[in-house]
Amino acid sequence: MDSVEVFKALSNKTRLQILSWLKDPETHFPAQEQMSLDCHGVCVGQIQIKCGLSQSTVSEYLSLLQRTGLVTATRVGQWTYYKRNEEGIKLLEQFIQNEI
Amino acid sequence: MDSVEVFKALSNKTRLQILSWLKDPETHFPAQEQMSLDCHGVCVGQIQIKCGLSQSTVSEYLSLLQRTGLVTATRVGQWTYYKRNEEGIKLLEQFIQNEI
DNA sequence: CAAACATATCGCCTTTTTCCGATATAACAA
DNA sequence: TTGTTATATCGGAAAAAGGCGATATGTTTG
Repeated sequence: MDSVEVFKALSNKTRLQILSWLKDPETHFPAQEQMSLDCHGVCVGQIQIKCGLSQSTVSEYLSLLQRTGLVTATRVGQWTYYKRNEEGIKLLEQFIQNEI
Repeated sequence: MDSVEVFKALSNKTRLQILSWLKDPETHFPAQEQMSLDCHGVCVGQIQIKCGLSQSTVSEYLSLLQRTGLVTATRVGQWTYYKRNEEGIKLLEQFIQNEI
């Protein structure tokens, strides 16, 4: 885990919100079918609508969150579904408890 | 706690190192007398030497860490001693566990 | 095949961060 | 008082991040 990069990824209100929304996707993304929610996560378009930022910005935010290990991405057809990576988030918690 | 500002403060290798060094100041700052270490923390000059950055940069880093609640500062004579603020760090841990 | 759709990437400009040297402030010492 | 030491603050140049529109890539549908 590159801790500096992880903290940079978290240094942004929108990206923090995305992570928080993905804790409870059923509540925050009702427009999407339940099945894909549970299986793979939430697709970029739904997250973009909720953020209110441009498509390119949200796509870049999500790929940053993925590079830093905070979410995982699954491509299914023309959609990319993102969900929280609880293991990566646990690594962050451990880093803060042990190294900071 | 302004979580975005806290994560920005942690998005820097040197500032992370400072926090880590202050976990065990006796080991990392042997040049300083034990008494002030335990009482108030470590003074700016000692931290600056260990960082290898300019005096102004380190002073600004420390005041950023203080503004975000991660350390506390105590002025004693011509020295300012910095030490970890365990309460602020606990707030960060709780934020990560509850909000992220 | 072409058109439509979802996402990713590129180029660009603006804003913020990084880090420095110079200078200011404050405390101490002679 | 003057000089010295420790820290803080200011101003600026370079690098990075924020965020956009345009465009490219990949997938589905007709």
